[in-house]
Amino acid sequence: MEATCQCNTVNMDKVTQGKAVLMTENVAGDLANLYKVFGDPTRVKILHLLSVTELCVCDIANVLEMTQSAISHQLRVLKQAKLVRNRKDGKTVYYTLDDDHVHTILKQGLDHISHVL
Amino acid sequence: MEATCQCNTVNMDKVTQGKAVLMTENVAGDLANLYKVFGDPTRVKILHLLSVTELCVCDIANVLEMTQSAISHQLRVLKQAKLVRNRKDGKTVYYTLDDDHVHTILKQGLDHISHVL
DNA sequence: ATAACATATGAATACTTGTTCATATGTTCA
DNA sequence: TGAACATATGAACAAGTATTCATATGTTAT
Repeated sequence: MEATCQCNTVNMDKVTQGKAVLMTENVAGDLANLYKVFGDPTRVKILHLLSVTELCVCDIANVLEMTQSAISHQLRVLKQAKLVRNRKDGKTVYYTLDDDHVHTILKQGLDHISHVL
Repeated sequence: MEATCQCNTVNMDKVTQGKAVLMTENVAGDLANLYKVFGDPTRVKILHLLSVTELCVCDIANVLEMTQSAISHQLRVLKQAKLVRNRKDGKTVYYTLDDDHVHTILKQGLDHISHVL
């Protein structure tokens, strides 16, 4: 976590400029944690499904053919990241996207991977 | 990786609709892998730095106060994801962002975390 | 060619994380 | 109240990953 490299190529102007621009540890950490939430196939699928329609835990489990427990764990992660929201109707809990950024981030991601192929 | 949940709440219409919309394993995997690349503080910092100016490996190491090796490993990941590009000038290798999606994804991410605070 | 240097890479380790299994919480209806 | 059900949660294990250390590759100048 320390020890600067010892090259002579270092352009001190660029380095000081870079240090000025550099994200704080907190911002970089928060941002990385946000993207990390997108960084799992199951969660990406869930987010994409929820971008189409509201669904309950059980529905999602059936669509993805995964256990209720696995889905519930993932929904908790998504909720902590404020990417999804839920409403309770009796026993069942319905989930929706919480945020417009989700649409944009998903769209840009899809654009990127299709552009790269 | 199997076993559907056995609720009765299942709305068959929504489930079949969901299955129709569901991403393929490949797309979800590629997309998740892309976001995973953004899901590390070091890489986020590097991407953000490169969104300001072109930098060589050594410069980046100095700005982040990390070893040349660590940075080089991360740059390889970024390059494989087609997020950065490099040009060689003698011994030194300069890196730049490869793609406009990077800007947008970073911006949306920043918007999201600042909106959430 | 050789020395000096900038970057890349491989193996190893410590750490994180997604799923499963078992069980807890909370809600509805009889 | 109690049974049935939908969801949530905790512990544990397997699989993936970021950094370090040592070293390899490739470039420049003498």
